Order: sequence, then structure tokens, then C-alpha cells
Amino acid sequence: MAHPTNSFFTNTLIAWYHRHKRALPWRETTDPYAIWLSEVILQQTRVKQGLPYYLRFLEQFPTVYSLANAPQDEVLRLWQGLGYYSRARNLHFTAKQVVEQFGGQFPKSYQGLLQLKGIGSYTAAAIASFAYQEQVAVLDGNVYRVLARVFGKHENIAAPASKKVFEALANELIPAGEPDTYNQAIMEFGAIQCTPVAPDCLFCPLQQTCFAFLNGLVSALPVKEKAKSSRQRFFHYLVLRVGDQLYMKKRTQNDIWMGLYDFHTIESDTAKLTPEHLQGQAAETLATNLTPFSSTGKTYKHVLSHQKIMAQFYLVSLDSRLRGETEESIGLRLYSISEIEDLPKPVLIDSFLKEHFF
DNA sequence: AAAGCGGGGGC
DNA sequence: GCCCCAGCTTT
Repeated sequence: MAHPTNSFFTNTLIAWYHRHKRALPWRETTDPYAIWLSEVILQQTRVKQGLPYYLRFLEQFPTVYSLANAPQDEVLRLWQGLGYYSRARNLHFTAKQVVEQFGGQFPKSYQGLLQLKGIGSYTAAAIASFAYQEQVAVLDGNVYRVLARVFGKHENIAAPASKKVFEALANELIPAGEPDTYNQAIMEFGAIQCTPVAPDCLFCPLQQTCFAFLNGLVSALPVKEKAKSSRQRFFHYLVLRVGDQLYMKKRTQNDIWMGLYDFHTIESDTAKLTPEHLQGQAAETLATNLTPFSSTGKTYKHVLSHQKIMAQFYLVSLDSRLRGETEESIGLRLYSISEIEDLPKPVLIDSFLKEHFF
């Protein structure tokens, strides 16, 4: 059945956009710094969740210079709770690069932007079109969905190879006249009208030219292969206390939450460890005699997209500090409660601290 | 090409 | 419980 012509498709989306668009602060600026900030925050993140973070970042770091000059802990602390913390680390890295290598100026083209850490094809297209009116199409989850439905594309959108198909179509559609408005329009249309579940087809301006609607395939498109289930992990956190300070460490390995702070951790592959086993292992790794300890009782369940974590916390009071050698090898440092408030922490750790210390 | 990387919200 | 979100990087 009939697909829309390119001009009908783009004109319809732009007209729809002018009637239905949300008022969002990053749409009121052409400053590439602010646009970049908003786009990185919004990667894999809903507008509602990202908006308060955008406002706080822009207030605390109004320019790329202020961001570049901040310590990493401060950037990560402001990012706390948004997830995918590599975004914050790359944001900080790129801010420093823009200041130190490019005199504070962002590259002025899609290809130039693509070279920066944390800027992939989506974000480069967004910045290039919004800040510089470059005619390059954005391709995000919304665009995949709208194009798959309207034009009847059955390629699995989870497969990297499918990207070429959608990219070619998207770049054929984007008008030379106002590429920025068109890019905003198709994403907004996907977010509000052509939603993943229960799209508003009844009042859709593309209804009579939409392949999926005309063929009863709205819920079947886009085709997306489902992800594998996540793995379970069991964390036993030792909350080591000396006086009114707690030992914490910065996570550095190739694992979740890199750059954030948590407690000394014993990980096991079963939910329960005998108290004796835990005691023994703790005493060994910490090279000290520990008074007997037990869990604070509650099991904290923390779900990530790819891992399900079951955490126990054990409060342990030490008579004195650990040996310097031990502190160093594990990376443990003592912090007061007020210092801990300012450290970037996983939501799981922050939840525990709020119940017991903050 | 596939895997790893957060947290929240809608249903 | 499942799905998705203004995706990117590493392997």
C-alpha cells in the first residue's frame, strides 16, 4: 500500500510538531555546549528523568570551561542516579579536550563532532543539525520506530547491520530547508504520538499513509530481537567504621559503576554465605581480627538492565585503622559522613546510607 | 557482530 | 514481570 511521499511525510511531521511539541529548555538555545550536554544526558534516558539533571549541570557548569575545570568526583556526583556513568566520564574528558585542544570551540561539522569521546552517530547528528543546521538525520529509538512503521521496514533494529538501511532512509527524507526542525519533529512524534505501546493511531496525521496501520502491523513493528536475561550477583558489603568515619573505595575495575564509591566488597556466587566463611575471608583480606558481625538484616535488591544484584550490608566497628598497606592494596580510605554525602555513589549505596547514616 | 554499561517508569 | 528510553564503547 501507499507510502507517503517524502515531502508529505516531512511536512506532516513538521506541522504536527508545531502543534504538539513540548517546551524544553535545550530547544531554546543554539549553544553547542548546552545542546551537547542535553544530548548526552538524554542518551537512553527519558526527558522526564534527564530534565532536572540538565538544569543542575547548566547551573553548576554554565560553560565548557567550568566543566573542564571541575574535578571528576564533582561531575560524577552531579550525574549520580542517571546511570551509564561512562557518559559522565566521557563528558568530562571531552570538555577538557575541547578547552585544551580546540580553544573552547566544538567542531563545526558532523564528521568533526563524531571524533569526540562520548559522541556517536546520533549525538553528532543532533548537535550538527540543531546547532549548525547541517542536513544530517538523527537515528534514535524514536526514529527507528516511526520509520519502521510508516515505511514497513522489517529489519531487526537490534542488529547493527540494520542501521545502514534506516540511516539511508532517514537521510533521504531529511529536508534541506530546516533539518533541525525535522529532526526534532520526528523524535517528538515518536515520543508522543507513535509510542512503543498503544500509539495514538486514531488521531495520527500519517494514518492513511502508514504501512503498519494499513496492514495491521502496528504492534509488530519495529522488529526487535529481545535481549538475553541478566545475570545474578551477590554482594556482601562490609561497612567498616573507625570512630565516626567509614572506609570507602573508588571503583576502578572494568565493572559496573566505574568511578563511583562503595564499601569493601566480598562477592559470592550464592545468596548466602555462612557467617564463619564471611568472617574468615574478611579477616584474611583485611589482615586484621574482626569482632563477630552479622548482616543489618535487609536484602537490598538492585536491578540493572543486565545484572540483578542482591546486596547484604554488615556494620563492623574497628578499634583502629587498618594497616596502611592494606588500605592501599584495596583502595580503602576513611571519610566522614559529610564527606561521604559529597562522593559519587551508586544508587544502591546511597539508599543504604540514607537509611543508616544520612 | 556482540557484549557491557543504570536507573526509572509505564503497563 | 517485561519493555523502552534523544546510545556509545570495547571486544
